[in-house]
Amino acid sequence: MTRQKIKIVLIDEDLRIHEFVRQSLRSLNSEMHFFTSPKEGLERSRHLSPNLVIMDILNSEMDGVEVCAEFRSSASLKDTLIAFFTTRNEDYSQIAGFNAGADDYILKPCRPLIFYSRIRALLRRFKLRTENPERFHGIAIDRERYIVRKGSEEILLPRKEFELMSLLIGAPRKVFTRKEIYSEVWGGEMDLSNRTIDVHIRKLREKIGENHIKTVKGIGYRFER
Amino acid sequence: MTRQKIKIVLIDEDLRIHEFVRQSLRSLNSEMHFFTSPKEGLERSRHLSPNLVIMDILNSEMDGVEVCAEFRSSASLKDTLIAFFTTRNEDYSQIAGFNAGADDYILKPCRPLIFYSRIRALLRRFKLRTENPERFHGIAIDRERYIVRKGSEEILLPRKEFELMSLLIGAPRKVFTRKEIYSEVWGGEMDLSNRTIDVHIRKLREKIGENHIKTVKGIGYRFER
DNA sequence: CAATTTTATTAATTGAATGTTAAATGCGAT
DNA sequence: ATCGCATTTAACATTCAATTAATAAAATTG
Repeated sequence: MTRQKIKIVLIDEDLRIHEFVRQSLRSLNSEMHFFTSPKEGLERSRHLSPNLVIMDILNSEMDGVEVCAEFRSSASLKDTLIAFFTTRNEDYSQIAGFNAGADDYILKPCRPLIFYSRIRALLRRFKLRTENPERFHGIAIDRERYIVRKGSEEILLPRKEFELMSLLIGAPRKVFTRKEIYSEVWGGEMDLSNRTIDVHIRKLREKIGENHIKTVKGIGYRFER
Repeated sequence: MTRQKIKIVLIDEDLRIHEFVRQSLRSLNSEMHFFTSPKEGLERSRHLSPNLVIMDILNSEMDGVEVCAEFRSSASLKDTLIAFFTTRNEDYSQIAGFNAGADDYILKPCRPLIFYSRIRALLRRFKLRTENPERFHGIAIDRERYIVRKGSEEILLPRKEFELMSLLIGAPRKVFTRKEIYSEVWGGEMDLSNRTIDVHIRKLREKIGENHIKTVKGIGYRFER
C-alpha cells in the first residue's frame, strides 16, 4: 500500500506564519495548503479533506472557533485534526477552542522544534487511528493522482464522478441527501427533475462495483465497504 | 448506553497534584489510580492497562521520559495516552518528552479548566478509536446513517417509518395522538378513515419488536424501551 | 352480552423516486 | 474548427415505499 502523504491546511492571515510552519514542518512528508482567509480555507478543505488543520483563533472575517465548529459538524471533516496556533493566551480563549473540538492549542511565539514536536505527536495518534485495519476497506481515493484504488486496481474517473466518489467515501455509511450531494459536488441549488446525480451514480457503480453505493429511497445515497 | 469507564493513572510525587487532578477531572466518568512512585505506577499499569497516564517528567528515582519509553515499548501499553504534567518548561525537556512518545505536555501551574480541556481533547480522539457501539443496548436512531440501532443490530427503515420511529423515540413514554403523529410525520390534517398510521406501526413492530410500541386505545401510541 | 367503535392485519394497488439507456450538448486540447 | 471525451438532458422502465381496501380482532359502551 502506497503510504499517502499527510495533508495539512494552514489558515493564518500572517504570511510570516506560513513561512514558519512551512519551515518547521518541512521534514514531515506532507502536502501543505496555505490560506489567509478562514472562509476560503474552510471551503477548500471540504474538497481537500486534510488530515490536519492549523489555524489562528483570531481572524478578521470569521472566528477560528466558528471555523472549528464547522469542521466538526461536517461529516467528512469531523475526523480532521485541528490545532489552534495563536497569540491569544487567555484562559477563556483556550477553553473555547477546546470546547469547539480542537485537538491542540499552541501558543505563539513558539520554537520551531516544539511546534514540530506537538504536531508530530498529534499526527502520531492520528496514524494509529487510520492505520487501524478495520478502517481500511479496499476502496480509497488518491486525490493527488486523481484515481480511486480498489485493491490493487487503479480506477480512473472523470472529474464529477471523482468528486462524487470522494464525497461519499469521505464519510462511509453516512447517508448523503441529494441536496447535499448537489451542493457539495455541483454547487448551488438542485432542481428536482434533474437525473444527473442518478446517471453519475450509475457510472460509479459500473466502475467500482454494484454493491458499494446503496440508495436510500426518498433520501439519498450512502457508500459502504 | 453502557460506556466503559476511562481508566486514568497519575504518577506524581506531590500529593497536592493528586488532589488537583482529582478535582480537575472529577466530571469525567473515570476511574483514577494515583501513584507517587514511577516504578510502581509503571508496574501496576501493566495490569491496569489505563487509557491515559499523566505524569511529571521529573522524578527522583526514574525519569519520566524513561517511563514513557517503557510504555511505548510494551505491546499492551503502547496505545496508552501519555501526558506530561510538569514545571519543566525548557525546550529540550519538552522535545525529549514528545520524542519519547508523549501525546501532550502540560506545564504546571495550570488552571483546572485548561487542564481539563486538554485532557478531554486527548480522550476525545482516543474514544473515537476505542468506543465500540456494540456494547450499546436499547433502541436509538442514527439520523446520519438513517438507521435504527437495536443493541448491535442495525435496522434499515424506509422514510416514513424512520420519521415515525424518530418521533416516538424522541419522547419515550409520551403518548402521541394520531393527530400529532400525522401532522408531524405527514404534515397537514388527517382524515379519520385513514389507516396508514396503523400500517406503519405494524411494520415498525415487525422490525423493532412487538413490545416497544404500545397502543393507547382512543388516543394514540407511545414508545417504551 | 350484543352493538359499536377503534385498532390490527394482510393483501392489493398506486405512485413517486430511482434506474437505465441513448442521444444531445458542452468543453478542452490540438 | 474538429475531435474526443465529459456531462447533461430526455425518454422510458422499474422498483419499492406508501397508501388504500377489505376483513378480523379487540376494546368500549350501555
